Amino acid sequence: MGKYHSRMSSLPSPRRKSALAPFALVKQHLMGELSQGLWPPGTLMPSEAALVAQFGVSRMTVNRALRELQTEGFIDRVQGVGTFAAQSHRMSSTLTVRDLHEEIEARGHHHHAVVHLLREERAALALAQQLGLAEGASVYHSLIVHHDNGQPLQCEDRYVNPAWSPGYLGVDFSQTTPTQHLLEVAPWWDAQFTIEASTATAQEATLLGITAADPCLVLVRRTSSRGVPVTLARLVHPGGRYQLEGAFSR
Amino acid sequence: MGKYHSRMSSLPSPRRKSALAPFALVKQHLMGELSQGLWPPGTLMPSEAALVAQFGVSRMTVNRALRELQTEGFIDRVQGVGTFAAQSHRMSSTLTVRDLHEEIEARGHHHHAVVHLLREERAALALAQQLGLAEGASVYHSLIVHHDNGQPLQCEDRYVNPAWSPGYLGVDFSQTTPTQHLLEVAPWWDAQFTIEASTATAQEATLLGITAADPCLVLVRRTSSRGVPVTLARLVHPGGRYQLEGAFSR
DNA sequence: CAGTGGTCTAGACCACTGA
DNA sequence: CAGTGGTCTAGACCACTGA
Repeated sequence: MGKYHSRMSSLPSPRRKSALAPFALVKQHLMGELSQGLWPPGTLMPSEAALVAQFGVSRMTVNRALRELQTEGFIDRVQGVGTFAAQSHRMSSTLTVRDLHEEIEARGHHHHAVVHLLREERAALALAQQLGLAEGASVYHSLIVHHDNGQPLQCEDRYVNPAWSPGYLGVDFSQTTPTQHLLEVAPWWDAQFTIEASTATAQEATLLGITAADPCLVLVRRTSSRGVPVTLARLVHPGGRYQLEGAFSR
Repeated sequence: MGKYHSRMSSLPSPRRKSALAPFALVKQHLMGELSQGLWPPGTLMPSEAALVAQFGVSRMTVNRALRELQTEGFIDRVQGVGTFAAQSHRMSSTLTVRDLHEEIEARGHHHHAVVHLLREERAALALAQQLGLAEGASVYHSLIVHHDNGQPLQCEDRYVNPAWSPGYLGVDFSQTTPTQHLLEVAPWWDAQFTIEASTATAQEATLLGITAADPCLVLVRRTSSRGVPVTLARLVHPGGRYQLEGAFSR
């Protein structure tokens, strides 16, 4: 025990340069066992104490390995009960969602936005529910088309909870994006989104310069901050002009 | 110092039930400063030692807060140099990618798969490069349509590196899915993918029972295991029948 | 060389669970 | 009550960076 604790250790045995750190070894070992089916989904796995004994490392080290496996979705942990192999081969991937302005500029292209609508409206029931407002309450509505080197890339139809951004209607969205603006007023986002292939509405098609039959990538995203709904956005991208990219490793 | 270390502490001051843990407080504090623009992208942020002094917590606690912020993409850390505010408002989201069989069964629906093609082929140059093979090398090719309650949901066109699964051609894919099979032979995945809205090829449209003009959600995914390419898949879903869902919080 | 982050240890207190 | 995970502390050794 205690390879790091050289005061007591007779063999200092310094960690080799490229060797994995102990927490990573524990993690790798458990991943191996999980992927070999040694712990079928739902199975009770060894406790932290057991792993401490098995690997001869401290509990903090085991704990880090387990916490990371939990974050990565491989195991479920319940205080007072134990550690369980996660259900199924669920994998979560990282999908990069960047502010469109930044994304376009990062490609060395020119971004410009055309504001087609920016006004106060009364929320219909469905919308009010999504934004946690009363039916008929005031909401801000913007409709903006983003261009990449002059070509329409995204039609952004957005409703905003006025409580989060009282000044929303006064922002010049040809200079900044709603995403950027809202990130400033509402820190900490939570969002749920869906992605599907669909077609644009007649209006969207016109704004994007496509036909109503052309396939589009449609992303609908509802965003909250500290549990309070901030905004609901429908982002329509002409198919072929826009791809979402991502990666996962597991 | 040391609210937890009650041996020395005059005021035990137990953590309130619902209060955030110290590491979470540090994290929250830094997130607040970041979102308020106190640390513009690229700025050198306080060192661990400085935060230890500022918050009166141990270094491990500060370290955990910073490590999580790093994992979440808010900061970049460089050993020997320091901690920096991350560039841009990049956000990464969790996109759940489950095995289609499990996903369909989880909805209480019936899944069945029709194998339209399962054979060995010679890899053309582009494909060979993607799979790390020589041009003309042997690859396994499968074309399978997955049905949800009898309705075609996904056309799975897949190439597999034979080195990973010599028995691929012998697997009964009406009973298991390629994803499931490959997960067993190739643990630890790495994948890159793109998602776009497009149309199906003529053959895909026929297999899916749609027209070549109907919008489809097309996911192209290249998977590696321990750095070695395993498989390349093109997954075509009729628009409207399939949505990707996800969430992120930041 | 001083400063930084990466990691570990040994021990501790706590909340929670289920017998 | 014993067992489990959640978290913290104080101190340590190390690799790495840049002056």
